[in-house]
Amino acid sequence: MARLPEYLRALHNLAETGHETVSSEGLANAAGVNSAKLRKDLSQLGSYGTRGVGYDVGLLIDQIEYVLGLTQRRAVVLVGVGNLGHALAGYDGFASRGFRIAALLDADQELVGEEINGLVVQHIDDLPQVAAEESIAIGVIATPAAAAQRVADQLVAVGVTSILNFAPCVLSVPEGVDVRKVDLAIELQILSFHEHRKASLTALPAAGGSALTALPGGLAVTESQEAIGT
Amino acid sequence: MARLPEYLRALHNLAETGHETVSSEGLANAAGVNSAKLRKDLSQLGSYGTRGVGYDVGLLIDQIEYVLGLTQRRAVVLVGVGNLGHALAGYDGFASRGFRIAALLDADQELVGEEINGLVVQHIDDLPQVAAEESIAIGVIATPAAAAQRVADQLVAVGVTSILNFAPCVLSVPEGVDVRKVDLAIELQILSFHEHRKASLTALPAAGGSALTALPGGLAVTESQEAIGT
DNA sequence: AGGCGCTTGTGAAGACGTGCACAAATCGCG
DNA sequence: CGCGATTTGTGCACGTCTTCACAAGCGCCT
Ligand SMILES: NC(=O)c1ccc[n+]([C@@H]2O[C@H](COP(=O)([O-])OP(=O)(O)OC[C@H]3O[C@@H](n4cnc5c(N)ncnc54)[C@H](O)[C@@H]3O)[C@@H](O)[C@H]2O)c1
Ligand SMILES: NC(=O)c1ccc[n+]([C@@H]2O[C@H](COP(=O)([O-])OP(=O)(O)OC[C@H]3O[C@@H](n4cnc5c(N)ncnc54)[C@H](O)[C@@H]3O)[C@@H](O)[C@H]2O)c1
Repeated sequence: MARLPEYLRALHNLAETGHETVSSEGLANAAGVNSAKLRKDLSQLGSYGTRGVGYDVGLLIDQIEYVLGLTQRRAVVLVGVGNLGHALAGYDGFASRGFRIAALLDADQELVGEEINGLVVQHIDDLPQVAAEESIAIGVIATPAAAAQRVADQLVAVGVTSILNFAPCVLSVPEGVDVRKVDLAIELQILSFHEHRKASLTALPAAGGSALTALPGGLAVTESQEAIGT
Repeated sequence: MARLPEYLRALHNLAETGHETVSSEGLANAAGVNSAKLRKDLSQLGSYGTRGVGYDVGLLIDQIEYVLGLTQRRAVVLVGVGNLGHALAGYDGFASRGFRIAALLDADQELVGEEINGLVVQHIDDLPQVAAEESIAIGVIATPAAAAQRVADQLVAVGVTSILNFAPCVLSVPEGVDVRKVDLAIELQILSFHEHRKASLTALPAAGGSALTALPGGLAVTESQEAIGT
């Protein structure tokens, strides 16, 4: 389930603040989900909560980390050390959440050799050597969209089976390779859509305006955590 | 629908390459979705495709941009001009996709006054003045998680009703305020989960291993665009 | 030892999203 | 003018996700 990482983060917070057990309601609150949903998710893991008490925080962390495959620190290669790539390379969230940047790659010879956060940028053509030295599980693409497909092909060619793509384009990959996309513009446009919807609703509370303004109510947008109480 | 921005991007690509009309199948391919799903989405907009021909690219772009509320160029404030904030401030994807950065804000006095991409960083306490000058629709939070809730409160206080949050934490906001979250670590962990699952499957093709390894098959992860053919 | 309050785990119902398959509609061509 | 090729729009069925509600279980307090 895609919610497991969110639970994990909430659990780590709880562990740091000294909690040894959590109720499903407490954890659900911290993760911003329904408590029944959380219990159902956790029961899928075969997890052991104790009725009347709750879940053991430490045990649950271990369980979720195991299921997510975080018991081994996975190696990540970052391709494209530009504007965004720099920020990602300097991000400590990689290391603290179970990942390790194995290499920084770029096609720009000007960048090759530059050191960022203790890592030296290598040329993209060195990817095969990098992959030969250690098993790369995940590739992160932070190149312009025009180069993304080519980079993806190169990653797949050296055995990468999971790709996180920041370029605004769809990638074609063979079966068995997972791709997840993060697109800032899409997020903003979804928010803009909600803005537009809210504006229309407040402007015309009762009757509908133009044919287009009066959308057949309630277009759903998944993954939005709208209005989590105060 | 959350897929509209994806269609829009694909349509812009098509328009640039000279296409005047698209079939649902062609557009669906470019956007990485099922053609029936696309047609159903588009029919929700009350859109006019012509049977036997397809959709008019220009008209469809206008329609989707209208529905997404992109006819007006919305003002965005970016709070937290650190590692990630710098990258976002220098990103041209804002302007090219219908948004305009109205202000860069940070709490660090060292950063205040710095110019990035033609914009001068202001202090977070100047937020009320910024909001007074023009209507801010969207706030982007790129501060550490510890500060995110406070920043969100400040944004809400000046009338921001949509927030894009890059900090790894859940935000509490009043009803009517939309929050979307982008968390790099969560994306990586979902990929890691798939890696783990794939590894288990290939290692034990037939019988299940430990109780935990043999998950009750097929945990679903939404939004993943797995295996889009070659 | 027994009862009471609290919490988990889950059955069932409903909402929702997805994809197939096909009828209706439009265009181009003979 | 009519026919066939093509493509949209959608009814329908299916699977999934979500949520409520409640019985079963556990620990604590008396
Ligand atoms: N900057 C942001 O805040 C931001 C936000 C969201 C999405 N994005 C997307 O992320 C991508 C990168 O953005 P950016 O601002 O860092 O762009 P950028 O131009 O600053 O950096 C791109 C880097 O990729 C390298 N590159 C180009 N082709 C390559 C190849 N074939 N192999 C390896 N490296 C190659 C370039 O040398 C450059 O260093 C873009 O697709 C952009 O749309 C950026
Ligand atoms: N760097 C990345 O690649 C990356 C990727 C994903 C998520 N994130 C998340 O984005 C956030 C920012 O990351 P970063 O690497 O840029 O961190 P950073 O420490 O480099 O930058 C944080 C900035 O926020 C400012 N700030 C702190 N408190 C503030 C407040 N109350 N009001 C206004 N500004 C304030 C700081 O002065 C600093 O400039 C973090 O939550 C991080 O987890 C970062």
